[in-house]
Amino acid sequence: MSTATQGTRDRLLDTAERLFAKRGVDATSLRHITTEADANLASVNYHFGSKEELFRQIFARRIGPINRERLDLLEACEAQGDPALECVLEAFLGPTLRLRLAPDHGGEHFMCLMGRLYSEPSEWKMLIMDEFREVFQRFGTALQKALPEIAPETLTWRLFFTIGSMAHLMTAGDLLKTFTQGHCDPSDVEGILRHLVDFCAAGFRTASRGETP
Amino acid sequence: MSTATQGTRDRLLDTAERLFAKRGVDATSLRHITTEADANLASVNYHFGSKEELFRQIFARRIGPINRERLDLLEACEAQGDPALECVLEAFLGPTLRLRLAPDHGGEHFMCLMGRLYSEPSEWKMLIMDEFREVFQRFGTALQKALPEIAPETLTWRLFFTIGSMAHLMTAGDLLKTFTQGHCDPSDVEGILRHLVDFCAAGFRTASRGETP
DNA sequence: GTTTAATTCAAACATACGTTTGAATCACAG
DNA sequence: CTGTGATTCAAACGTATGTTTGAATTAAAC
Repeated sequence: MSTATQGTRDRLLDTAERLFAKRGVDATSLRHITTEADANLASVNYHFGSKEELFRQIFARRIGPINRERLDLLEACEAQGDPALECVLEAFLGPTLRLRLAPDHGGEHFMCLMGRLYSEPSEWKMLIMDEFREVFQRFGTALQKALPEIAPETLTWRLFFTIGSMAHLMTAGDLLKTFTQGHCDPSDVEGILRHLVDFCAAGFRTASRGETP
Repeated sequence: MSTATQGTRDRLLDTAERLFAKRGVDATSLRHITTEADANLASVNYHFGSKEELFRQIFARRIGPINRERLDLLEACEAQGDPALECVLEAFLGPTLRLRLAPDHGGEHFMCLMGRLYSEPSEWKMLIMDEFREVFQRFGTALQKALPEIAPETLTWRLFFTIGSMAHLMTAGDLLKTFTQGHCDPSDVEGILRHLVDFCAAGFRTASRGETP
């Protein structure tokens, strides 16, 4: 594989990632991608075979490192003996929210694309759902250990709500800036992460009406 | 307008609502809708003029009553003197989550469609965003009154997280059932509502690291 | 300089889309 | 029964999609 090939291939990946995030996978055509990437229409099928495979590879190059970082941070939490709830939540939420801090690598677009995917019941979602199963399970047990008095079912619901808050932040975060006339700035990642971890940690710790008779 | 017209018109609305929710607006074709509704392809353009207008009317017939119910419940909260946080949150979250309880009226499909729309950056979202502005603002001030010690910016973020949890529940709730082998049942609306209100209320009440120096 | 493989390119492929049209059908008032 | 307006229908419209093709171009190996 020559460097020239790498050039167009990566340019296609970056451009498609950005457009998929901005307008949706179905609504983004190969012509739109190739035009914006200064490539020929046929180049997508030459380098990837199909649009679906292009989509799959966009995820493949990002999701692995993110989930690995999550699990590494979780292990770091558990290694220090006292696995504080905030530490676990930050290990789960941080790696995705911090994608925004690497705009030159297109991380922000991928973040938006990933958040959007949570609400895609189409086939696109199923293509990558398996990648999250291990992370979901590992963090579930970690949270159970940190909060032994909370019923497992309640814990699952709360992790689900946490994921929802995160996903909404990834997809609609920019909307909030215009809604509040700039008072809430979604690009202040560490500030948001504090807000989100505070909110979710309190939600996790509270006693539950849910299952107590 | 004869009853025969009403028949196809409503059948198109119901079918389109269901398919938009299941597969997305862009991915659902008029041919798919009309075939499933036992109607002619041209009937959509006859009754609605365009696909966009069909989409707009699907929302028009649902969103008004829901937001009115939200505001009515909020007024009921405030009328009883002590506007408890849980009461306000339930006024906000209940009307949408309870859509699932009226499956014969297609409410569940609309719920999924609405939740999905939060993450749609396409033009479709903008068509209906104005409908939420009043509700967003009214509940913002109500929450501020219930929690005067919380900074307005923090409050906005927490309402944003609450909306995210709700939206995720609306779109991906069914997924959780398979993920947990049925332990978490998204059709138990009142149970979920308790879980969600508990989680968010605790998140709202907690002290914030966010803005304190 | 020639050969060989990798890449680009313009053009066409078949299919699907939303929309329009004009005739056919229906419901019903006169 | 006749006539009128509302609705349905099959067919076509123009445009856009993902994909394929085969020749042109590039880049490196011999």
